[in-house]
Amino acid sequence: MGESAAQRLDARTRLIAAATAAFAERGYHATTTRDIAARAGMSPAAVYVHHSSKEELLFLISRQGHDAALDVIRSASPDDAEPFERLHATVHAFARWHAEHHTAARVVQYELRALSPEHRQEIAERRRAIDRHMRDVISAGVEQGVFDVPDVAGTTLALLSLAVDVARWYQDDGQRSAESVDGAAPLRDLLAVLGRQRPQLVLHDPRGGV
Amino acid sequence: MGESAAQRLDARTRLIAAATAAFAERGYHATTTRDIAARAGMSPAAVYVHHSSKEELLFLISRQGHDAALDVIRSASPDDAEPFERLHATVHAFARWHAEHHTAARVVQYELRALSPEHRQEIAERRRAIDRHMRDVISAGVEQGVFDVPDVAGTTLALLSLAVDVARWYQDDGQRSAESVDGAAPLRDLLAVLGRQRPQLVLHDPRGGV
DNA sequence: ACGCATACTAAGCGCTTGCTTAGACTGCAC
DNA sequence: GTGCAGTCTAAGCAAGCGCTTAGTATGCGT
Repeated sequence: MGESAAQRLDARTRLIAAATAAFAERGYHATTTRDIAARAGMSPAAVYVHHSSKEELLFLISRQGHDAALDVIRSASPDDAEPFERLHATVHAFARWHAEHHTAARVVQYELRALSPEHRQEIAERRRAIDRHMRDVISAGVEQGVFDVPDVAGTTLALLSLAVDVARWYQDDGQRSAESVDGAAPLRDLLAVLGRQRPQLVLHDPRGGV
Repeated sequence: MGESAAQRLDARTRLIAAATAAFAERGYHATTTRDIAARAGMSPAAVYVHHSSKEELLFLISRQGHDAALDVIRSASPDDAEPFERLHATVHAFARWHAEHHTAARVVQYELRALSPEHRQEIAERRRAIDRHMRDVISAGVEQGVFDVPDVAGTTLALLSLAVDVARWYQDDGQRSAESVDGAAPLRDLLAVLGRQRPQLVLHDPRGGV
């Protein structure tokens, strides 16, 4: 062989890293394969030695990210933990992952439309698993009488959405970097303002409801 | 003239509506000018009779959306209202706008990268105005001793981010449509779970802080 | 009736895109 | 040393892109 297996692996992952940075910065469709190749220090054709298409790069990034996020959320807290502790740990771990891996997370969460139908289906399975886990955590609390949530699916959506959006709060170059600031700190303040200080006055539906 | 001013206006707005739908569905870079023209029932060249470029369409949509959102947030509550009521009304109005105008809101909030540097600057001014308004609402509560927020800028970011993300919860075709469901309802449930039931146990920074 | 401004289209131009091809280089097996 | 498998590049292809051009249709002012 021309090079060792380690070198080949290095070229593959270097391309994935380059694609992640480019997709996060410009978006999938605004990124060219020439851009990816240049970031990895290769010629445009080299991309296709290691990957079959630009879309495959996106899929690999997306799958890797979803697997990591699912792993983080699952190992955040044991199933038999106290409901609120468990929910807290789950949301915190999920939000923290998105803060620390905000570059990859941007691609993982905001470039799903660009996936091929087949790949999108495979990613959708993992997203359903994440949703199911969060829903189970909330449902467990409801069943034990600790939470009072009329719309479990809606609350699951809102919680995941909020935690995912944390990825958009941070940049590598700016002051608000995930290394120096805890990912959940502004989240905590948000809740302090909206829920903690005047718990009886949370947002309400003016057309009825609670 | 070939047609009346009303018809000309109609063609212009029809193109903007077509572009909004296309950008929201596929994203700016994945949308072709031929796609926009087809949605407006015109030939590809007709786009350039009324607008100078595809990017100009995005700019017009973005400016219109930011102006509307700024108007909504400013007229949500009077300056001398009680701090918590005022914050509540502001966040609620902003979130509700994003729920009701979720298609335009997606373009307005998630396609900013595609703007030209000049246009991006003009939009950035409006975004700073929105940020400033929300920050003032929080600051007023802090000064009056009603809120205890260490990081006002971070909390502003988190609140706006949360309300903006509401646009991603709704679709026109699905069950969760903004017409039938109040935009803030899942938000309310989210806060009920995280802040209301156990107000002393909001997310906290494990490395110190509150 | 006629000139003219406006709305619109058919055709296509120049360019960039994702990706391929043909071939050079490298280091291991034997 | 020779063959070969694997890595990479220079060059370029077909297709699709944003946008332009040349020309037609339409209706108003005079």
